[in-house]
Amino acid sequence: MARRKVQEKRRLQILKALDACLQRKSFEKTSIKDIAREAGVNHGVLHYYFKSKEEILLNYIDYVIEDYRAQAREWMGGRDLEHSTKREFIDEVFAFVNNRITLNKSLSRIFVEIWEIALYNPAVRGKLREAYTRWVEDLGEMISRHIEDKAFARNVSIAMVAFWEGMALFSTVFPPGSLAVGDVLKGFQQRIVEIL
Amino acid sequence: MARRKVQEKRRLQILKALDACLQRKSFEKTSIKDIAREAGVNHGVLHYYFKSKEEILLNYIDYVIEDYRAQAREWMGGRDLEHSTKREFIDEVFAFVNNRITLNKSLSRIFVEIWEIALYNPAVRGKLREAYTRWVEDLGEMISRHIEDKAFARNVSIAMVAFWEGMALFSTVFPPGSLAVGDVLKGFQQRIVEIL
Amino acid sequence: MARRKVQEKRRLQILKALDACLQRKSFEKTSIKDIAREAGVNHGVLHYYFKSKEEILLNYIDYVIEDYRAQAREWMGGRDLEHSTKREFIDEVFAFVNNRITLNKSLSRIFVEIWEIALYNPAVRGKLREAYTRWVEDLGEMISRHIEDKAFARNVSIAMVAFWEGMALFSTVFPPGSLAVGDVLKGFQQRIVEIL
Amino acid sequence: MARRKVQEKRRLQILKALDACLQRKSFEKTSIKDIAREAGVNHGVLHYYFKSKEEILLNYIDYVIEDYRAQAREWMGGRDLEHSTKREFIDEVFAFVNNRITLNKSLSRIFVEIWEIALYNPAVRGKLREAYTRWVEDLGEMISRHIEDKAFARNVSIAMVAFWEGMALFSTVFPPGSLAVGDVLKGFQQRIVEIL
DNA sequence: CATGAATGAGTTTTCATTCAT
DNA sequence: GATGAATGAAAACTCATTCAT
Repeated sequence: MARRKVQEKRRLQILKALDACLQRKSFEKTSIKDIAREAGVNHGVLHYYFKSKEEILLNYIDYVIEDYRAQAREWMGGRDLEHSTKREFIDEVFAFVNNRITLNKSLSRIFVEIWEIALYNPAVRGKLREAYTRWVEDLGEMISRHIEDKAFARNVSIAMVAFWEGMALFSTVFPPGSLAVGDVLKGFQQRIVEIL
Repeated sequence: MARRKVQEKRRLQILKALDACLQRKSFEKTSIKDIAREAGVNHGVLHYYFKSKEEILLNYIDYVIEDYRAQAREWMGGRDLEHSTKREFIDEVFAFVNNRITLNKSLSRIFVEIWEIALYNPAVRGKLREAYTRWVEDLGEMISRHIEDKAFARNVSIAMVAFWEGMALFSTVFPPGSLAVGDVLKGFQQRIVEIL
Repeated sequence: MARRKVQEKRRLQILKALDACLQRKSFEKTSIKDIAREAGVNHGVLHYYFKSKEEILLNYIDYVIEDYRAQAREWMGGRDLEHSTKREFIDEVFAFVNNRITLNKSLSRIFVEIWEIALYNPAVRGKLREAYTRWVEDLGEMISRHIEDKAFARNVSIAMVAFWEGMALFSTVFPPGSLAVGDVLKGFQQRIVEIL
Repeated sequence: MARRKVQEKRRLQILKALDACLQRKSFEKTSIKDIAREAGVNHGVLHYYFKSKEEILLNYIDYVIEDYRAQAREWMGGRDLEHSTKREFIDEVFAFVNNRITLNKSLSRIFVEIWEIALYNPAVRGKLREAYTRWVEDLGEMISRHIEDKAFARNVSIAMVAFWEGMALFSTVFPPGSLAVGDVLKGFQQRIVEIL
């Protein structure tokens, strides 16, 4: 039991170290020793807990996705979505996505990194596909409460996620303030209100 | 004179070889020798024509961007945008972007790759920034012909490009047909018609 | 503890391997793999113990200089310089320098190599400057015991070292016996006796 | 005839370019293209005039040695050594050697470079041996005019050259002024006056 | 004679991974 | 479990040399 806990703690420590490393270098250029140094452990340990560098990455991706899903659950847990008006609901969703995801530059960077890896790595691609599918589904479900047409709700979800990811992308390339990101996001939000 | 031609031909040959390589491996994992093999030349040649691997990449990015801008110019040259109705104009723009860019899976892959490199490479980031700025501006200008509010036109342009890029991203992760991409694109187009 | 010992042993093993290599090839033409082969270790080891080829060289130079200074200390430790006559003292100094330094062909070769590297490498130049400064100072101090004029003692030291180094140089270029090196050295020694 | 002249001119141009290059980089690190660039010619030309990089070096060494011998001849041609007193003669010799050789830092650098190459290259070593032999002989001959003992004259010559070369060496390693080079040289000259 | 494109051997360096202690 | 020494494959890059034009 205690063993288990130590193991889990160590693994998390390593995954968080990778997270920090990815803010500086690509996964490819990040060495096992870089991660070990960041985690403050001996590099041999990484091979004890994970059988290869790719294994670390795969676990890291699960960790990142699970982490932001937990944030979403937590955020939703604190609201009474059942009794909110359509307008209140949309405002809440946008507030969360804008602040925690689209405008979270460091998260955006990590996702760009993961997308790129997914291009050539089927396992990573699978994880990404699943994460986006769930995101679209969850969002679709929420939207469905305020709309009749289920297929339309799904399509709107897809469009919303695509737009948000596109904006997130811009945030990694343009310096803050150089694009009227806030206005565009607000305009988009307004449009979604009208549509739903 | 002939020398000049050989130079240009070889350089293009190398850039096209990199293009082919990037459909299989990341730039980081693509070695100079891989590119040389693909181009059917000795690896030393690559160092003769470009002073470093990064130099090849930078030239490649210019080549890719210039290539699709040329396609856009060519496409526009064939239409009479001046006398088209707003509806016709929108249809044309979408037809081009959807087919040549957003749904061009191999182009999308390359851009995901470039985005990732841009995360850590300022020169690449600069090129990307410029390319997207020009795209947004060109689109904004076209939209401005059918709309009063210039700032709004610009914001719509940004949103459109963000959405398209988000959809392009999905196309690299989801197998064709698994997301109702066509429907979503059509719905988005419809919405833009209403807005403008 | 044992670890520490292995580290030091390996480092020394590598420096001695470089020493052997330099009897055959210039430092520039000696590859990391050559040194590894000579040391009987994998070439990766050299990068484990030293961060670059230059680092190996710098450590090697320290090692060589320290080595012959240790020899000088050892040699001096065995004599009673305090109670020797001027003549005895000069004879002892010359006996040491002639045999261990000036006529030590393999040491002379190494120093020619180091001089050349110093031409273009400031770090090496600094080490050389320090070594010669200390040699001149140590010698000057010894001479000072038998002479009044301190500035003169220093100048004589400089001249002596210059002469010895010039002779050492000849020993690397001329086959033994082709120059009356012994006689010249003896004549010089005689002259120094007269001067002091 | 004209052909011959153009050829000679080109060869000299290349050798002078190498001379310039050697003030910046070692021969080993100087590439054929570096020399060509410095000479302002195409690098292919170097292989037309010299069959290899080593061939350039060998010719360069001849050129350098011949050049300073010519200077010596020219300098001697301008004096009436026959009718000078011993003192005048010594002053003249020292004036020439000190200024043109020992304290000529760029010449000293080149000689250090050549010594080092001679360590591993028998052809270069042979050239150097010959040059020093001739220098010692010429000097010995001049000294012989003022001294009886021929063997002694030769030994003094060797010692003088060794000392000068040692001082030249110091000039490449110590910044000008940090060693009392002038004083030492003057003291040495004084001593030689006394000896002869 | 001159040019510059092409070759290929060789260099330093990095790094995931293994394994004895 | 933890450590760090060792391995060896592979990378980018350099460069003397060759040779067709």
